[in-house]
Amino acid sequence: MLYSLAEENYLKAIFKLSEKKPDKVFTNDIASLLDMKAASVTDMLQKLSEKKLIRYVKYRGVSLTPSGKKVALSIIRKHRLWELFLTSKLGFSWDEVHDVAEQLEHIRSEKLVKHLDQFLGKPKFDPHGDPIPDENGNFQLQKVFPLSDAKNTQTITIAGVIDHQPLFLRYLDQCGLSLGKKIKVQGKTGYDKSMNISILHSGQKIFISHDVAKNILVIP
Amino acid sequence: MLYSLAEENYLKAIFKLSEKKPDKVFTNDIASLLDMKAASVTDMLQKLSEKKLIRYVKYRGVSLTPSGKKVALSIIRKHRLWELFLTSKLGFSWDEVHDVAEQLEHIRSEKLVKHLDQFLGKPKFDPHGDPIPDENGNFQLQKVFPLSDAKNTQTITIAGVIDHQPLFLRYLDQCGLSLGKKIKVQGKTGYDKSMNISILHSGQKIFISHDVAKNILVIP
DNA sequence: ATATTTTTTTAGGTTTGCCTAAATTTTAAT
DNA sequence: ATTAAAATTTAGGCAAACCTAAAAAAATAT
Repeated sequence: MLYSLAEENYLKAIFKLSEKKPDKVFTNDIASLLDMKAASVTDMLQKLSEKKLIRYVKYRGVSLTPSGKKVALSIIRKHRLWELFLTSKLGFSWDEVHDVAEQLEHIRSEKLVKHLDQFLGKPKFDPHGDPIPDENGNFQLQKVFPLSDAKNTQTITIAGVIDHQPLFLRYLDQCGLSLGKKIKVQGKTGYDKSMNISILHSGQKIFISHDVAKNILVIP
Repeated sequence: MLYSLAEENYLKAIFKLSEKKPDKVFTNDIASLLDMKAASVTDMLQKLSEKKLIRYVKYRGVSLTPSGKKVALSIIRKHRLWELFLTSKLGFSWDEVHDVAEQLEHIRSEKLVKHLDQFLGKPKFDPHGDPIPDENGNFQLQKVFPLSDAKNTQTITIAGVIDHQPLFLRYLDQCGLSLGKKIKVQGKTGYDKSMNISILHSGQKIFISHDVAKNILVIP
């Protein structure tokens, strides 16, 4: 079963949307994520439905079938492996990898994926802290929570981000915040929920807004 | 200037054909190389001609313009870098890399190519001994000749292949013949031009047909 | 409960890149 | 120099994946 680039992108989009709202995914959500018109999405939904990759009821949204989910996960696996390759082997920074990985994820070669996985040491997480599905589509979920929910004086480790925009990631770089950094909450403002935190290794103290804290994922 | 996958493949095909016969390239040659119908080729030639990537005169064949050549060389550069990546980093053998590289060569990212090139140590030749063009499209031609032209008792080094078919490459592997191996011509048959050669390092003696010898490139 | 708004689908159109069949041009053979 | 053969182009079609505009269905507001 080989699927077109467009089909793969739709399946990936549906998967990502159903991660947030686990119920049904709607035409407009897909259209805005893929930056296309709703009418085009309807076209494709009908096609994917015929191929049994999604369950589709007119006007009622869609969900992935097991085979649709399998395709989506294999694309996501490839995307995240390539992102890690780009950062760990080629020296890309985490804000530069997305667009290239978006292309590389569609390269068709089981052997390539297997060997790339081995070359990278069968990694479990990508440069943004997102889990990399294994060849069967299984992945580890870390028990992360947003930094904004951390208690005062709590010590935690940065484990991921919610927002993946280059602008946000570069801002974190500037602040000295990156994956794996241990930080301690030094104070939270009641009014605007902004926080003072310190980076344990460097001792650096920084101030971050609630908006930023909400987009940083941490583990205890 | 971004070109479609199809356009890139046509330009590469025209480049490859004009390497053999440096004059004009004809519609049917392109069609058979790309496994398409002549009518389809004509369509595309007209499009490429409008974009000034080729010089095209109806019924008279085509040749690449400087900008067409530049595109072709950048695709070939990427193809060969990826082939080397696959063999040297991921453990592919030289008969397995072509199809994957055929996909990877279309990934668009100057940064990726630059970093891949560096990662591989700015290599000059791919796993088949073919030269890798640099960022400006320049490449070193080795002064190779077919093994079939080697004189009796001559000692030479394997530097490339003409035929790139997996079947041929796997046959060479079986014979213990690979890039960089030094060999000595031990005898040539007058009748069918087959040869006896020995591999210097291992001392192994093997017999190869003229057909095979013609497709192995060597340097003194 | 009906009217309005929003969402989704349908209908019909476009471009890209391929195809077949027929027409044309060039090349080769007598 | 014709004629036959081969190569190429033209004309018309098709599928994929998008689009706009209009119609239909569902959700929301009064």
